[in-house]
Amino acid sequence: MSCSRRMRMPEAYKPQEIEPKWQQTWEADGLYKAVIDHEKPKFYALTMLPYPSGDIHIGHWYAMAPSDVRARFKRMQGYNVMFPMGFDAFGLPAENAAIQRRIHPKEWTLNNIDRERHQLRSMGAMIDWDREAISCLPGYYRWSEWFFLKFYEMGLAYRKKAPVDYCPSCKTTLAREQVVGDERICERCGAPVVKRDLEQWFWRITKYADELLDFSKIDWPERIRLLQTNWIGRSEGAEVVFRVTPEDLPEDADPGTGDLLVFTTRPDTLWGATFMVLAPEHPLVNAITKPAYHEAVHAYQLQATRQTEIERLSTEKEKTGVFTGAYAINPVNNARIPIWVADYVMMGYGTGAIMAVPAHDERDFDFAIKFGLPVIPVIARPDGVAKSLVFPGSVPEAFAAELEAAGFSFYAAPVGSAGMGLHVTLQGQEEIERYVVLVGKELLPGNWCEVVGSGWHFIFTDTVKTLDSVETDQEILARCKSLYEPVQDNRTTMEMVHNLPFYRDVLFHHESGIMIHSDAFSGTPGDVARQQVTAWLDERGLGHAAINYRLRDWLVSRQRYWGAPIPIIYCDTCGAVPVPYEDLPVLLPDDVDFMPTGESPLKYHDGFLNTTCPKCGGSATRETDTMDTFVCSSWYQYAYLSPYYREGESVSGNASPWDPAEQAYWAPVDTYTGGAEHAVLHLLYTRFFTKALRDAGVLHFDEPMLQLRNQGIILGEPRSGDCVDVSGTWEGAAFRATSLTVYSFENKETWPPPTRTDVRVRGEVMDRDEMSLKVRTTEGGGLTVVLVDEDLEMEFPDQEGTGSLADVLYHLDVEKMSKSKKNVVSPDTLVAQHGADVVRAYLMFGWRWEQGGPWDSQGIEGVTRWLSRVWHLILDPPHEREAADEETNRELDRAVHYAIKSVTEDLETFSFNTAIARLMEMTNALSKVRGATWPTDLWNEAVSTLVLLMAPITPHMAEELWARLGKPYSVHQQTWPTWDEAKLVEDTVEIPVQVNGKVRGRITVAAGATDDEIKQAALEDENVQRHLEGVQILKVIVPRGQLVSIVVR
RNA sequence: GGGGAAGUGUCGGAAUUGGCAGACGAGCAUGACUUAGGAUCAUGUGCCGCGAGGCGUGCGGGUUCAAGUCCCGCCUUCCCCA
Repeated sequence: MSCSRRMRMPEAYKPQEIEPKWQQTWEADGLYKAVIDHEKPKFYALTMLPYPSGDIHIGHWYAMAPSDVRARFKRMQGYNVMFPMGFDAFGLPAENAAIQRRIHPKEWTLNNIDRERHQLRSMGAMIDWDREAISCLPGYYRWSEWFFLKFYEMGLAYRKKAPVDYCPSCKTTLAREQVVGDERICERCGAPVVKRDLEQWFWRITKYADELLDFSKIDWPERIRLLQTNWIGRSEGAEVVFRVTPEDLPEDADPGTGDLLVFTTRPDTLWGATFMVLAPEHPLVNAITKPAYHEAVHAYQLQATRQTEIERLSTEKEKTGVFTGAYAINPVNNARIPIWVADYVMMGYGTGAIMAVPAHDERDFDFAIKFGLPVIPVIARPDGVAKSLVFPGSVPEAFAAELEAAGFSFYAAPVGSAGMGLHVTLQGQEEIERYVVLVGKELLPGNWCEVVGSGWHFIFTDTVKTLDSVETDQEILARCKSLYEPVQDNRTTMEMVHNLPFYRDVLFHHESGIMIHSDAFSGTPGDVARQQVTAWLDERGLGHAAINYRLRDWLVSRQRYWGAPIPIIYCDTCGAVPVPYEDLPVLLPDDVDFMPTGESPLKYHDGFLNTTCPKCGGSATRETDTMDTFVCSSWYQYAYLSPYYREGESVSGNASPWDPAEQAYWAPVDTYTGGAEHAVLHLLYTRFFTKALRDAGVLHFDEPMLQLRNQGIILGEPRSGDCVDVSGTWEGAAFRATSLTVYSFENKETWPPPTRTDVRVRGEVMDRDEMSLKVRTTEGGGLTVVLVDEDLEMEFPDQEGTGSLADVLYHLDVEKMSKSKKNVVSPDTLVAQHGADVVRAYLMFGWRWEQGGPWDSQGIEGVTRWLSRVWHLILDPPHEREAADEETNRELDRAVHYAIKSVTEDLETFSFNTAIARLMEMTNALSKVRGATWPTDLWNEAVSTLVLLMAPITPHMAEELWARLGKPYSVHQQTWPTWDEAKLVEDTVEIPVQVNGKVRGRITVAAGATDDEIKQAALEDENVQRHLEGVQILKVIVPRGQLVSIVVR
């Protein structure tokens, strides 16, 4: 290579130089300021605001960078885009840090925000920082308080004493949505949650339950809609009143005391309600329990409080319960039915009292069998199946032959030690009736035979009884007892037949079906049964149609300091009095002493606590509970419209909480992105908030965010553990270290081989705790526990020096990132190494965005190479020139327009990974034709198109290249390129030819070729012909000119 | 137990919605350039087979000229609810 050609070394891509430069320029120019412009359509792009925990991690980037890309894309498409950012700054971690490290929560929070704001800026996002809103500042939370007052005024906020979820570790109550999983643990800290009876503030989100079920106005992921729908848990049914029999009530009881309100989704099963069950917490339990039962009931109530909800509700669990001694009247048939207390009924669902229909509810059935309560079937089995066991010796020998001749299906098998019995399975009413007649004729004296599942007939020698009421239950049982000694101990007919395993699968069902044994309703088909019974109940004043929701009102009180104060004052004479709007904000005092217990210091802050009643002027105290932080994040999308609006001014209850002009232009949010983990928390609350504020006249639309998309989670990268080489002695099964050397997982090739001898153990560290390591000492598995004394000095040859046990890295599979596992990926490090543009592009390229997955530290190199290739492709002249031809030009054109089309469509649909893939393809296509087309107009056009398409993704590099191409600042103010369909059409196309579904050849035809021409070419193909020899062509198909399919025989 | 989502090379992942399975990238292999390579460039890379060819999208059936995609039945994983 000659010296002259080496004169100018190609300049390398150096993001570390380019990126800060442009960030400063954009900042100085206010390039991303969102200003109302009625000439342009608006686009409000929003990504979930971070909690300022101290570090922006790769998960934040994964969520925000693609959102930023899409916001930029929309901007280039001609929208006036607002992309704001703020911080969800109240919350427990700040307060815990205050307690542990003696830093004020405000200081801790604001320091973190400073740091995180800086980290976020390094992303180069188009965030309009002028609109930043921080929820813990008075200018912000004064409006959170204002909303509280508004909701109070509207009757949406109320205070009541109720059993609420309480986290003993966080020392505060929680909303039901914050209690997660089967174990009922605290969403924040993972401690098991307990129930406490406390006076708390609630917001009436249930008033909006039906409207929250309507997603017709929003484009939200199916998954979120499903989760919210399930959470709201609407069920239709009826409310029915069961009266406690008057003699079971105390003499001084007020009228109506004994009315037990029951919600049921199955009013059609009312006739089968043979007992009632109250939740142990039900307020009426104590009043109705008969003196003789008091002790047992009380003991049971105590025991129930110690169990978790999931234990109580499990269908697996052995049922427990106690009888109260009292009875109620079933309103449909005036049957006197016993009232029990059992923990499988919860106070939180429905009314805390159920009518038990053991024949058609699994839990009720188990309970009835266990406690000997009657089970009366009232809904026919939809499958019509019945079973009958003909007992040994109850019929003549010839009966089996008779059954056979009559076409019944049965088999003979031993019944215990009693001999061979006939196990008959019947299907349908006609067959059952025939069977009953047949058995009735043949039954020997002193026997009976039953048909269960359908029919429920008990055939005796003199009569046939049907199990259709509590009375017949006892009558049948008494007859059976007199005939057969072993059933003496059975308490109900159902218990008796339940003892025969043959019957088990047909005794109970929960499907809808024709009503039976239900007086005038018998015969009512299942599809209309519920409505008809409900209407009948309504007519007679026994009940009415009702809807029940699983959703509970939102508990907003928190017994902590670091939150927005609840603006309520308690006065001995006036009660709970709202702080006047004009007096807001109720300021959180700064000079507080934090209790090591976590108890709210507001309770002991005289200046905050003591005040005067706004109504009577007397001395009064403030509410010391603060609001759930989800209150602040329920309206932050509106806070960005005009942050800290009218701060310092006194405003009335009629004020607008934000600039009306800003709201009219920007709201609601057009595209919202964030994690799916908030499906029934933030995402449900913010919808409620918007609807409530609409009803308050503050907003004029129904939904806060029109489109929602969720990103997945980036998990930790699996990694090998370090290798340790330990000398020491055996202590039983464990090995005590006397000296220990650690070889880094990064230099696996230098590791010594695994060993396990009397004095030495060596291998990869698979796990670690405070005092020991688990070491893999054989290739296959074989873990050895190595005990390490606290003061043992360890050598780390790979990092020169010594360290402690905590510095030893252990084997990690794919897990969530966490500091303690040392598998956290820091965007700061990545940006320093590769540049922000590379990190942004990699996060888009490496995963399906909505799915996420484990981090891959190797893959990022591919993106680095790509950007570097783009850089040199555009800035360096080609080494070799080639002659251009028309075909090359068309190929280039096609590549450009194909890229425009697919990148546009992919960004629109959040398919970020394929958008990048198409850009890489475009880059490859450009390098292929560079020698021939550089530097023609066509080439220049192609190159600037590439820069424009990359501008949202790699904003810094695009700006730099744009400038170096001599184009006017800024690339981000340019118009998004459009494609020409005509240019996508190829001159010739390659078409595969299939013979019987297998590709046997490829033909090249002109783009516009007719189907006949394509067929012709296909049949002429050499390889295809080889496969057509000696066979008969049945047909030839050319679908859409895409391929040829030849069917032969 | 009910509901939902998913299952594709060594890995991340594509596949115009029924039309060439494996785009794009990582990794690996070979070669070139190099004092050197964890740089760069080029080529190859689903599996079996020397080959023609065969087999391949969790498993088993089905529909179709054609199935990763549609239908039926299973298995596994994750999430939500009970």
